[in-house]
Formats: sequence, C-alpha cells, structure tokens
Amino acid sequence: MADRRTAILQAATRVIARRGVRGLRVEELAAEAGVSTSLIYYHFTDRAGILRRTLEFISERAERYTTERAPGAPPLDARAELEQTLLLELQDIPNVRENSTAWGELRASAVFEPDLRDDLAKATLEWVQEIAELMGRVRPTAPAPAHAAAAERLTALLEGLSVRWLSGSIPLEHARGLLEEAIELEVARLGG
Amino acid sequence: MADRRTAILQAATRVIARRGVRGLRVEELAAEAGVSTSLIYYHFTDRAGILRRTLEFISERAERYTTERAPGAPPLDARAELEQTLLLELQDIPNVRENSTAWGELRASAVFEPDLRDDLAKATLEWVQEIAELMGRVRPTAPAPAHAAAAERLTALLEGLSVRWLSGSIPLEHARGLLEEAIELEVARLGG
DNA sequence: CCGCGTTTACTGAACTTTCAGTCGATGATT
DNA sequence: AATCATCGACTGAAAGTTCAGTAAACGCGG
Repeated sequence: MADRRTAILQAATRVIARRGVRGLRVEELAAEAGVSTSLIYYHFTDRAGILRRTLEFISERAERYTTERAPGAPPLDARAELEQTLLLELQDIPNVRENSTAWGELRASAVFEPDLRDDLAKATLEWVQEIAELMGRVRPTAPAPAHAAAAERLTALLEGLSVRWLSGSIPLEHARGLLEEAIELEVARLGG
Repeated sequence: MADRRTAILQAATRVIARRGVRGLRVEELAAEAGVSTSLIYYHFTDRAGILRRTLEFISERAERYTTERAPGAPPLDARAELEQTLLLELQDIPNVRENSTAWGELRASAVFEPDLRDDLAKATLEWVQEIAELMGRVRPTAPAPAHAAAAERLTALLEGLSVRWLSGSIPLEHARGLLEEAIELEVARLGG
C-alpha cells in the first residue's frame, strides 16, 4: 500500500469507474491518488500508458476476486464453481461495481483507441479460456470447441448484461436471473 | 433535409461513430455538417447539449434500418425473420457499423450520464419487445415470459458480441456464428 | 403593397479554459 | 555520491465558448 505505483492504479480504477475513461483527467487522478501529476508521468509515461496499465491491473484484479473463495468454505463442484465465477461479476458491492464499470469503459474505449485492443483482446481471451476450462470440467465428454463457444457466449452475455445493469436499463437481480438461465441452457446443450 | 439542425444531428451521429463521444470535437462536427461552429452553439447551447440531443436522436432512429427488408423479396418465415433481424446488426457495412458504434457509445455514456438513461431504457425495451414478438411467432406455444427472457438474452448477447467485434477482440464472422448458435439454443429450448 | 421594426438563422474572429505533458529542484535510499 | 522517487510550477496547443454583427424572412400599420 506504500507502493505509490499501485496506489495510482487503484486510484485510476476508481476514477474510471466514476467518470469513465473519457472523463479521466490526469490531474484528477493525481488528486485521487494523493500524488503529483509528474509522478504519474514518471511511472506511466503518458495517458495512454496509464490506461494500458490500468487495464492490466483491472483484469488481474478481476481474476483474483473471481477465483478466490471464502476461506474454509466447502469446495464447490464444477457446476457450482462455474455459476459462482460468472455471477460474482454481477453484484452491487463497491469493488465489483468499480471493476465492472471500469472494464466496460475500457472495452468501449478500445473501439476508438487501437492501442488498447491488444491487451484487451488478450485479457478477454484469458477470461474466456478460464470459463471454457470450467465448462470442460462440468461436461468433460463434450468437445473442446463446444466448451470454448459456450464460454464465449456466456462471457459476452455477461458483458452485455453488465452494461445494461450499470446503465440503468435492467435491475441487477433481473440480470442475474437471465445469466443463470443462460448457464443452464449452455450446460444442458453440452450434456446431450 | 434543408433543416440544418437535423443535419447537425446526423453529422454528429457520424462523428460519434467515427471518434466516439469523447472524441467529438465541435469544430470537426461543424466541418462535417458544413456549418460554422457558432451555429452549433446557437442551436444546442454547449457541447453537453449537442451530446444530449444527438444521443436522443440516435435512440429514436436506432431501429429503423433493422425492420426494413429488400423490396420485392420473398416473405420470410418467422424463424428466418428472427435470425435476419438479429444478424443484420452484425454486418460490416457503413450504415450498420455507424449505428452499432453510436449505439454502443450511447450505452457506455449512459453509465455516467443519468440524463440519458430514460431514453435508453425505453429504446432497449422496445427492441426487446420486438424480438420477443418474433420469438412468439417462432414458438407460439411457449409462454410469453419465456419469449421475453429469450429476447433479453439474445439482445444483450448481441450487444456484447457487437462491442467485442468493434473493439477488435473477435472477428465479425465469429460473432455471427456465436449468435446463430445462441438463437438455435434459445429456439430449441422453447420448442421442448 | 410598401416601408419599417423585429425576430431568426447564421458567421468570423476573438477570447477563455482545459489539459496533457515538461523541467528543474529536492528529499530519500543504498 | 549516485540512482530513484517525488514535487511544484510551468507551457503550448487544442478545444470550448462568446460576441458583435449581417442577411434574409416575417409581421404589420398605413
């Protein structure tokens, strides 16, 4: 926590979640992190660099809170694990909301900023693979490409539902319900 | 069409599709619309006003191009109609790309601008209902709430796939394939 | 139907603000 | 003493906004 670099990344996530990538001002970020603007340039070179590193930071952090389970909790079976992993991203708690918002922003920004695309594509791929792997454990007999396709659909759906929630088009619980059914559907499909 | 105000809104849609909401420069918009920057302020007060009106404009206009079919083409059965309607939004032609991009921007902006939410929610609802209605024609025996849920999932998935495509995470054809399978899945589910 | 006050649509140029990025100096650490 | 981390003050360019004014349309009393 005394690591200013990390503090800046955390602050960037908060600012992005609050104002959007579009609304991120280096000065505001500096204030949020309690450092000078120069230090930000010292660590991240330029605005694009901030964005790039923040994206990495977000995807790493997302992985962490997604993967971790409460200590001492009973181990989940594959199906429950899959459901947990996906549904964890649809929760109205600050950390998650912040991450979802920032992630959505970065995705939306990448449409216009080619610089972000490679990292984003990579992070997306990793996430999809993680879900595909869980899919594989739920339905070991189905072929790998089918796992992958299901994983892509579920993650894309989750992203779609997530923005709808954050942009006030549907309530959270509704989004969760829809996603649960989708998981059900995909699993049933592979089950034959 | 001689109405400059509308011309400005159309131009703004194009500029937003090209540069994003954040990338919209009043001067560039003026050039695109072939008017002076001052006229834009005359009609819309300030930059925020431009954005507000344009995003309303986009959400009103959004579906127009989805519904129309080529004149004189053979009528489609319900299933084909459903597929067409959804897949039309995943095409790499200027009009569609422009609309998808602008729509994505609108959705992303609404996360931070509560003003936009009502219009957006309304436009989303209409779209979902249109698809639910098609679902109903494909599977008349299934209950209406099931049609609605399927429609919500398919449209949310489409939005998710659309940004992934536009942000360079997956190729267009891949997105289309995933969506087709999802339609297949949802239809099969309702078919019993 | 003609002059005349008034509103509407519009412009070019000046003015102001915002914001990413730089520079030199200074404290810390090894 | 040398490298690393950090700051405050600054800058240039870009972009947003204002403003004084013009030209055409519009209504209207005579």
